[in-house]
Amino acid sequence: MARRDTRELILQTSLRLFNHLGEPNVTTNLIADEAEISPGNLYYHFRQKQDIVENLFSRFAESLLPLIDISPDSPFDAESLWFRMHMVFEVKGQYRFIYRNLSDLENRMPNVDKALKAILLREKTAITALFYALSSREVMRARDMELSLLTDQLMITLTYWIPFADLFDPQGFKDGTAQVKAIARIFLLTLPYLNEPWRGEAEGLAQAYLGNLA
Amino acid sequence: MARRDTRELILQTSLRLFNHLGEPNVTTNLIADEAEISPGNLYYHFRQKQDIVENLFSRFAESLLPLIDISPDSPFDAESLWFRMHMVFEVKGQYRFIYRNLSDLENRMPNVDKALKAILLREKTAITALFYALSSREVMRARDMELSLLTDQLMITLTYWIPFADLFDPQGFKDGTAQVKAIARIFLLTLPYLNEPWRGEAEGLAQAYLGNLA
DNA sequence: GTCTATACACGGATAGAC
DNA sequence: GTCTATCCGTGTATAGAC
Repeated sequence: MARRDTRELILQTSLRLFNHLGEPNVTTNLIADEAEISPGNLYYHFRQKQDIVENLFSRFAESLLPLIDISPDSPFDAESLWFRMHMVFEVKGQYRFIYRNLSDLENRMPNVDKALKAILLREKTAITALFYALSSREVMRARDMELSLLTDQLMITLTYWIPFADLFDPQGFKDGTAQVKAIARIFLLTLPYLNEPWRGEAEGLAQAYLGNLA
Repeated sequence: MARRDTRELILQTSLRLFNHLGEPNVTTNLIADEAEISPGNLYYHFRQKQDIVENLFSRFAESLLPLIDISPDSPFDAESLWFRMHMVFEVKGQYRFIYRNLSDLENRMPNVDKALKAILLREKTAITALFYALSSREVMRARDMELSLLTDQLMITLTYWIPFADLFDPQGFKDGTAQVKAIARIFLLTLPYLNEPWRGEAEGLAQAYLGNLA
């Protein structure tokens, strides 16, 4: 098999196993076994297990980062925001092993820790910017304290909704229900602070998507 | 040293190390070292490391469970609820290693998994009951969908606020700021759905406590 | 590039003296 | 009850043939 193919096979197999069993519970032998290659071969492509994790993490960051930042001329309508959000959760769902063991990964791998903290910061900044834009267009109205609370609440949801949902319904990530629920949740969180007609619009959108699940 | 004392010393030392470094990163040798006893002695008191974890978990559950359930004649005023909530987060903070590695612990220890799922369920039931009581007394008003969303949001906060806060400010758990912020957060989440004068009362309470931090 | 066999390290756990 | 010494299993990683 060509060099690239085996390398890719190892990464894909690892990702699948990590998501399924949790990264700490997946040994290099298991990866090799599942990929139907020898352990020695695995170590020909990756010097150490950590390299596999870091490689997957890089891909995750690469997919996620472009989705986060909001430029001043980004579209602010509910549909567009829903779509962006959906992609965010799609990516996070694909690499959910990261969110399942956040503190632990950060403990063991300083560079992952640094990158993850940076991602969290950028997410928070993006939310703040979005709320600022929505406020200045009078789409939303909230006091500073409410905004700060709402922002943190969104951050917790963005960070921990995945392991939370995984706890009760691991299946949900395959069929995509977990993602839809997450976004509906975020939309509904902001409802109390939206003005009409946007409030009704956002609520309708969330209910439409939730309705499709039933 | 008397049997009980050493046993207790091991548990206390383990708890401290688990909270500080994360349970998977704490070896039995380290525990023995920190407790200034020999590894053999540790294994005289506990057959295996898992027993230490389970023992600490039992204590946690024992402290937490009485705080969760709301009886029909529990006091519903803001002060009482604040106090109860404070104790809940106090206990969870004391045993925060559990929440730091939730999925992992549940994976490795089926009985912990079962107990934790039961705790989560009881918490959710208690919140539902509380909201029902508040609604029937016209303290709060919300549509079913809003209530369901709010409940889940509270559950996520109850479950993951601790690791979330730990990520940014591990110090906060020693001086208690983390706990106060958590409760203020929960109070503020429910504000939009409270009627006056309770709304103002709850808001005032939250701001008073937050103010004390500055 | 891939294999088999094996070295090495570490953490959990035991044996047996005191 | 406590110690020291040591075993043993497991998982990571390497050596060397093909």
